[in-house]
Amino acid sequence: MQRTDFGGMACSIARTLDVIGEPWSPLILRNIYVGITRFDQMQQTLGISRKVLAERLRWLVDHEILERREYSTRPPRHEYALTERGTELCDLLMVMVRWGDRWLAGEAGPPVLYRHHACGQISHVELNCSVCGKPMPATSIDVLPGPGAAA
Amino acid sequence: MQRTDFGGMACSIARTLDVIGEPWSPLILRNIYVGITRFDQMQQTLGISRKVLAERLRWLVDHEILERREYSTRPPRHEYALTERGTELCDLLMVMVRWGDRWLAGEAGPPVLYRHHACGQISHVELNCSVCGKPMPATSIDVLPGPGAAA
DNA sequence: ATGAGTAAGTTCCCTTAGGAAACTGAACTT
DNA sequence: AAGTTCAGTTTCCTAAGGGAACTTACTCAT
Repeated sequence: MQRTDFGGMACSIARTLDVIGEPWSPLILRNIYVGITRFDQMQQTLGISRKVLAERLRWLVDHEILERREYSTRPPRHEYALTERGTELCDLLMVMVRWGDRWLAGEAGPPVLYRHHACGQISHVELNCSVCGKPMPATSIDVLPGPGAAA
Repeated sequence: MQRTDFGGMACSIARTLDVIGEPWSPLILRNIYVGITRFDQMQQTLGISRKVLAERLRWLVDHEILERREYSTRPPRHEYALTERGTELCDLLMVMVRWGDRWLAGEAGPPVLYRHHACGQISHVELNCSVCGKPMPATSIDVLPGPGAAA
């Protein structure tokens, strides 16, 4: 398919997509987040082809989203764990969940609920400004060129 | 490629990916968000193939993320605009930007900056709990089965 | 009125990526 | 010795992406 390279674009969305934009990658991340960390487990629960799963895992490890660690030497067995970068990527999953729950869950309601440790309540994420703390949807923003803008 | 259907999974992440998970879709959304709303404009700025662009636009219109509207009857000319669903999807882009700025921007710094209308400051999004308002990263959450969970 | 230009797609061909299923290797189990 | 498990790899086939040319419908300058 000779897919276009997003990584070289002067756009943080494109660069982020370059890392986790491939089909399946976010679902692999979600699986590891919920404790499904081994190859066969992931293959079975997702229904992904083993070839593609192996490719994606290698890519995510190479990009320091995941860490491949040996949990048994004899026989040699490996599992995957989130790095710091990978853990922060899970925030993106939370926002996907929120949108999917809101617009695609339908009559049945959301498939999973999220309980916040700090308050113990079932809730969801909201986007706030890092400076003033008020709501910060995409519509409340002006976009300006930054230091890393293309020439 | 006979790609696996994500839309039927009992997972809001998979369902959201079904809608905007295809390669290019988030970048198309971003373009419309920043005012690049016409076919040829998008094709040129993204470097996407015209075929794929046409497919993606049709898909996004069918899924009520975008609206195709005629801005000239003679000659017939169309542009694309965000629906309410589409506008809320842009929140996802904000979170991608945040992650990309933080982990992939490097020495040059972020390519674009975001000024929040409410406070006028350059800032970025943070995830907070909709109930208590405190920070709500993926690590501060317990996942529970919800009403729409699979049998 | 003729020819050039523009917007928004389509169509065609070629390459490459994804899916399915079988195969591999190294150890453990009975 | 045979079967099982885990973690992949290999092979074959089909479908999706890229590039470029083509189409349609109109406007504008000459």
